Amino acid sequence: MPELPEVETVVRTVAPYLTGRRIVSARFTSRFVTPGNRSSLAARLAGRAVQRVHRRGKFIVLTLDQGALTIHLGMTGKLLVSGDPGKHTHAIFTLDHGVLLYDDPRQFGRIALAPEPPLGPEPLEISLEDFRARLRRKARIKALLLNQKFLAGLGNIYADESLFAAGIHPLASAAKLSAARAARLHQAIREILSEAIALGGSSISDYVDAQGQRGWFQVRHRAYGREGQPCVSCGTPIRKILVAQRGTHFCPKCQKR
DNA sequence: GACGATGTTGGCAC
DNA sequence: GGTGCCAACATCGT
Repeated sequence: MPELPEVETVVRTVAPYLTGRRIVSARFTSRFVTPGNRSSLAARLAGRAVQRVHRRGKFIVLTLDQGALTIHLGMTGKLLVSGDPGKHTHAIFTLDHGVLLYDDPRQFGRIALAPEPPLGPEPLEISLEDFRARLRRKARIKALLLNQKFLAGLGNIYADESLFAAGIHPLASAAKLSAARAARLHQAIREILSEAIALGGSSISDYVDAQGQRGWFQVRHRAYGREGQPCVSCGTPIRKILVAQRGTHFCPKCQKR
């Protein structure tokens, strides 16, 4: 579910509810989502004020009056500002006004009082010059796009969609991309992510924002999830292969190595 | 019921 | 340094 556009949408919908609020108490129930001592984490959060909510890559960062709470949604994490705790609710924050719930069936997400790990630049901020410099690596372009130390925020959906939009084969060598193709990819990433944010992200199965609203960018997908369906540009069936252990969708005619 | 795949990431071996 | 394989977990489709 949650790649940069989804996380950005969650941040935008949750920020008005959290900014300036105080955490009265917190409760954590998953040893996977919150490794370590859960009650001491809860104790350290009690009484803290939320000063700012922002996104860094796929991480949600709550800046507190003391420290910062970092949240990664993993594959199926949801941050919700309303509703009742359910079977997969693994964190409950009681605020001075309202509540914040963290739901995550697969429990691949993480919540910690720790800074986010070292990440590459933001894809919507990096200059073409810096982007091209970072491409000078001996790796397949799709694998590089998924690498969060290369760029922070792209995941499987937006890597495939960006490569489709740029007409670049997922197995193409990053270092060997021409200047023109690198520029096309840089632009494609910006356009795809911007449009996805404008549509509230992609809801493939169960992604929703902090207010429970689905996104709509999935109706604009041209590669991801379209195996066997005709390419919107040339009609050739979209193919699916495995790259870096991830399902990878592309048009064999429009996307050249 | 079994099996494989799913939006993520990290560790390991080579 | 890059890649393949496996791991965590729950759910869903075949």
